[in-house]
Amino acid sequence: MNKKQEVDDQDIGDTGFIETQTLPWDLPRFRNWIAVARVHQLWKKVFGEALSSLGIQVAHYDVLANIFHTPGLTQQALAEKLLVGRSAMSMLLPELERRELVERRGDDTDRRVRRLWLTPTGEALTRKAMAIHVARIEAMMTVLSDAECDAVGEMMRRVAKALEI
Amino acid sequence: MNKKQEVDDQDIGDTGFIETQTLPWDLPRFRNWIAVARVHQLWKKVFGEALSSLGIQVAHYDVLANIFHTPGLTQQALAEKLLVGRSAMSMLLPELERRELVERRGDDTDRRVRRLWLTPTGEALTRKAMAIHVARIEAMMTVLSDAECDAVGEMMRRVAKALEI
DNA sequence: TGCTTTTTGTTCATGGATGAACATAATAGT
DNA sequence: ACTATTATGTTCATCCATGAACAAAAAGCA
Repeated sequence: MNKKQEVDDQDIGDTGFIETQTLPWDLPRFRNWIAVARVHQLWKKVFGEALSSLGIQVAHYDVLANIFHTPGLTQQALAEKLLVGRSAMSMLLPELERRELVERRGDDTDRRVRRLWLTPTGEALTRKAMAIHVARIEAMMTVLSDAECDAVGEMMRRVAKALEI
Repeated sequence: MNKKQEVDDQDIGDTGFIETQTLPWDLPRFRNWIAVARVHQLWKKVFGEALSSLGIQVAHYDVLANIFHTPGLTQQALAEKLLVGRSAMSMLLPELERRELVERRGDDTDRRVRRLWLTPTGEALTRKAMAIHVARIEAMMTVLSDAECDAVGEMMRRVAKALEI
């Protein structure tokens, strides 16, 4: 049964016209998901511009905030949290180390791993960035009531769980 | 400023609202937004892998699907839809043209613009990709009821509107 | 008309992310 | 103890996207 009943079968009328009623854009779940994707894309732009006042980029911030949240985590763990490859950390961290925002120290018992810590400078910068982050998110989400916001979060966590399988 | 106390400078004192540990991760709106961002990031990975069976990438698909949706649109209009710069289109489209998925034709009345059309091959590929797209989205969103899904979409459109200002 | 400004698309240097190949260290299997 | 497998991090070639500088065409304006 290779022949799934798909949109394209229904789309092509005998007239050759493109009938719009069953196109993806008219399926509710499709349209709703597009809205999610669009908000996230817009957010990345807005947040990136907001962060530029601190001289860092979103990728840097993600690293700093995660080290703040979990000091001493390994590069591997950080990469997993950020859903990127290990090599991305190998490329980013030397720069943050050079700017003396992050310190890498080898683990005593496992000499493969390098554990990550914020320097005082890095922590101060991270606090400022997090303040911007929180303020922007609060501003963006004011169009939702507390209950609505919680509902979105709960549903998205459910979807994420389904995706991770 | 060296204090390890985490709340002082980022916590807002103007409301007189004193929370003992108001780290970003504890603010509901922050956590809920993180869930949105995470789902989108996961989705991009999953969808990218699904599309690889067709030999195209998400960026290619976005272009193809938008030309499918709005045949004859200009590169500028396409870039705006995708929230990317015009140069991105100048880099991507020659490749799609070389693979004979997309055709660029100059506009008769305005010789600056190049309007975009799908070739028959491109349209066939786009239909297949859209089928994958729809199927994956439907699968992902099955953990939400129709009403929940609509609610998410409505709220995200509201947030997007707030962001675009 | 003639000049300036705006619009559309391209080029190029740059930066971030990728994944494969690699090196080193820890762990498992025998 | 010895080998094989797994885990962690780095390097490198490559790809995608960016933004500034550019060229060409259109539109505005005197």
